[in-house]
Amino acid sequence: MNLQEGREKFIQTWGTLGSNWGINRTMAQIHALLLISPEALSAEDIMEQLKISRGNTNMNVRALMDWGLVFKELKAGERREFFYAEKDMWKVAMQVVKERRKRELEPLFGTMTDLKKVKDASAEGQQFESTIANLDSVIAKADKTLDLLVKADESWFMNNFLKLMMK
Amino acid sequence: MNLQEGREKFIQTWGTLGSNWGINRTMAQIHALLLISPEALSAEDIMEQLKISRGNTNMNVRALMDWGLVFKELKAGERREFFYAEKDMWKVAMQVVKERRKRELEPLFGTMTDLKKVKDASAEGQQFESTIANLDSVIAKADKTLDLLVKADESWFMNNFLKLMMK
DNA sequence: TTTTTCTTTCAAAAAGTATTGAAAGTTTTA
DNA sequence: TAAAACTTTCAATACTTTTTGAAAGAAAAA
Repeated sequence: MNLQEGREKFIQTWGTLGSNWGINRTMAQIHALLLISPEALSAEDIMEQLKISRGNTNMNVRALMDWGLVFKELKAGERREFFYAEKDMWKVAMQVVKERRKRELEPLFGTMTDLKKVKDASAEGQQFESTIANLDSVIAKADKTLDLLVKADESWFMNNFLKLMMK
Repeated sequence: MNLQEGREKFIQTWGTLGSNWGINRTMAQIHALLLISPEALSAEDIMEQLKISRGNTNMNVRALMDWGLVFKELKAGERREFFYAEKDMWKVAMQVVKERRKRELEPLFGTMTDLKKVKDASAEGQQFESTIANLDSVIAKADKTLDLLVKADESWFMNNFLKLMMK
C-alpha cells in the first residue's frame, strides 16, 4: 500500500467510523484529511481532495470548528482561510468526550430529574421507578468518571497516573 | 408528570439518545419499553404499545437479542414468544461496551496494521506516519482500558475498586 | 393431514439525512 | 465607490436508512 492508497483508506475508514457513531461521514472525512495534512488547507483544497461541493465543505468545516477539533489559520498575505486539525489523538479523544458530555449528558440530567418525580403504585409504576433510579445512578457514575478523565488531561499527576493504569 | 407520560418521555428520550450514537431509533425504543415493563412482552404487545409494524418489531427485537440486551422467555402453555430486557443498567452499559469493542475496535486493528506499513519520505508521508502511529497508540490504550473495565465487572475486587474510584 | 397461530423475510414505499450549486453576503483590494 | 475574491446560506435534489405489509415459512393443534 503506497501513500496515496493509505491516505484514501484512512479517510474512508475514519468516515465509516464516524457514521457508526452518529457523526456525519463527510465531517469525519474532512477531519481525517486534515489530520494527515502537514499544512493547513483551504476550502478549495478540501473540495478538490475529497471531491465535494463548496457548501458541503463549508458546513462541515464549521461543524468541526464547533467541536473544537479544527482551527482557522490566517496566512500572511493570503486572503482565504486555511484550516488545520489538532493532531494529538489523545487530545482529540478528550475533546470529543468533553463535547459529547456537554451536548448529551447535560440535557439528560434535566430529563432524569423529571422522570424521577413520577410516582405510581402499580407494578408498572414500580418497575418504572426502579429502572429510572438505577439508570440515574449509572449515568451519574459515568459522568463523574468522564469528568475525572477529562480533568486528568489537565493535571500532570492524574495524567501520569492514568497513563500508568492503562499501560 | 404521570406514569403514562413518564413512560412515553423515557421511550422517546432513549430513542433519541440511541440515534445520536448510531443505533436505530426503533431498536432503542423497544429496548426502553422492555426496560420499564415488569413482565416479558410479546411481539404483539410491542407493536401495539409503540405503534409499529410486525416486520419492524421482529427485526429490531432480533437485533436487541444479537446485542445481548434482550432475551426470549418461553411461557408454559403459551405458543408465542415473550421478550424481556436485562434491567441492571451497569450490566447493560458493560454489554454495549463489549459489543462495540468487538464490532468496531477489533476490525480497526487490522486496518491500523495495514496503515502502519505505509512508508513515504515526503512531508505528507511523514505526517501520515506520525498521525497513524499516534492514533494507533491511543486506540491500543482505549482498548486496554475498556478491557479492564469489562473484566472488572467480572471480578469482585476490581468491581469494588472501580466503584470506589467513581464515587 | 389440514388448519391455525405465530415468526420471518423482503421488495416497495416512506421518512430521514446529506449534498449540491447558484445566489446572496462579506471583506478586501483597486 | 466598484470590482474582485472569497464565504455563507438554503431550496431543490440525491442518497441512505428505516418501515411497512403481504407473502412465505415454521411449528403446534385439530
